[in-house]
Amino acid sequence: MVDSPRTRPAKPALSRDSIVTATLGLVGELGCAAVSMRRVAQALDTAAASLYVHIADRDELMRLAHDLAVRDVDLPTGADGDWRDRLELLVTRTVAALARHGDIAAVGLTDAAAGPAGLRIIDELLRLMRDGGIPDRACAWAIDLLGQHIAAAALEGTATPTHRDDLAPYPTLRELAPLLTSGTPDARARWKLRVLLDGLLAQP
Amino acid sequence: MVDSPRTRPAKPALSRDSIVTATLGLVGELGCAAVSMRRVAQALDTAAASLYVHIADRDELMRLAHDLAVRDVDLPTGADGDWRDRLELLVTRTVAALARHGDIAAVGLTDAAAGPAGLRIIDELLRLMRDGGIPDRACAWAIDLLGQHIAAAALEGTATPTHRDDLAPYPTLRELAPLLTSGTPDARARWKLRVLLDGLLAQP
DNA sequence: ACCTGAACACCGTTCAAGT
DNA sequence: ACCTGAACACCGTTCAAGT
Repeated sequence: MVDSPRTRPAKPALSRDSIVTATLGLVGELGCAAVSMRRVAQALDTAAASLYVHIADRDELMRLAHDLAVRDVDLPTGADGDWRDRLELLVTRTVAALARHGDIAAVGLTDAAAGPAGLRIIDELLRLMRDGGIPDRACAWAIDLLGQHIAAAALEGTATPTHRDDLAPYPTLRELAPLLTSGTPDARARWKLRVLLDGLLAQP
Repeated sequence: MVDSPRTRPAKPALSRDSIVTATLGLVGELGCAAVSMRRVAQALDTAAASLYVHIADRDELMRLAHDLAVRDVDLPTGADGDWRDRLELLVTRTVAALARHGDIAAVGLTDAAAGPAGLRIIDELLRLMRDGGIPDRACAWAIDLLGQHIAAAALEGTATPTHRDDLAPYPTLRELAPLLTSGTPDARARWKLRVLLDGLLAQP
């Protein structure tokens, strides 16, 4: 049955929230590149120009959608283990939250400015590292590494499948090629996070 | 005086190379987002449609430009120290080569597929890690970490300046905020690479 | 205050037509 | 074989006009 004025509920008032929610949904379905202002407007049964009453431009909209994607991540509690268990859990949850919405994590790779939900997670990551006795400057500089790791892990599997080049001129790469994608994406992500944290703990 | 057939030298034949070189130059001047097929064509005094004789689409063109940016990176030699010195030097040189061309490194963040010049560097990074006695699987999985680090380091300073949020709700972040950008970009990049390599060496 | 249609200045890509 | 103009189907954003 097709929507009609009789079967469809009254059009909800346009709001920043409804725009951002619709955007995040479309990113999950179509990917960031395919989400245009016109398509978001269409999904909300309004005109593209109407969106600009509530948001500044497309970049801001994508940043808001990215922040929405991590808004419901629960911070680990004391029951979840020591600082490192909790940090790993928080990273895993954030990656999972982002991965649920297509390639929205790409916004975090390109665009450094985090929203309130992102800042809340960053704050907790910093707090946990400090809890672990990591020096302040190391905590601060390590945030970039954690952020990159989170974004990259969330995008695993989103990338275009690498077309097979001829690897003859690259002997080591050729030999190790099968190992590049060995294991599960999850196991690789956990291993990378362990590398980061072990490396962090090895600094003076 | 306006160019005319008399004053302007013969238009060089359009070629894949000249297209990619012009593209990389424009990325350096204007940034990736502002480089359109039409602008590249204009720089070469031709029509946008003509480019498609030599390249498949804009994505391929950006990938080719990215590869060109790292084509002249010299691989370190025996005189440059042990495997770790050489690896750090190779990473630094690659970052510098990318940073010379605006935000071309963003292509490497989003798009996994490397070209011949990128593969040559990846192959050498793998070889050096193996030289250092790192197990094959760790070398393979670590390449992602190194690649992300290289791209992110090359983009340092390219990002939009973060507008200052009110950090009151984020106590740890507020306290550590001054440290986030302390030191030089170069010192931070070197520190991050040390974290990665120390972490790598800490794996069983 | 909020929404809209129409317009502006662009895009990437294709294709028939030219040389 | 290579190049081109014109066209197609889009973009983000602005703005006068409506309610």
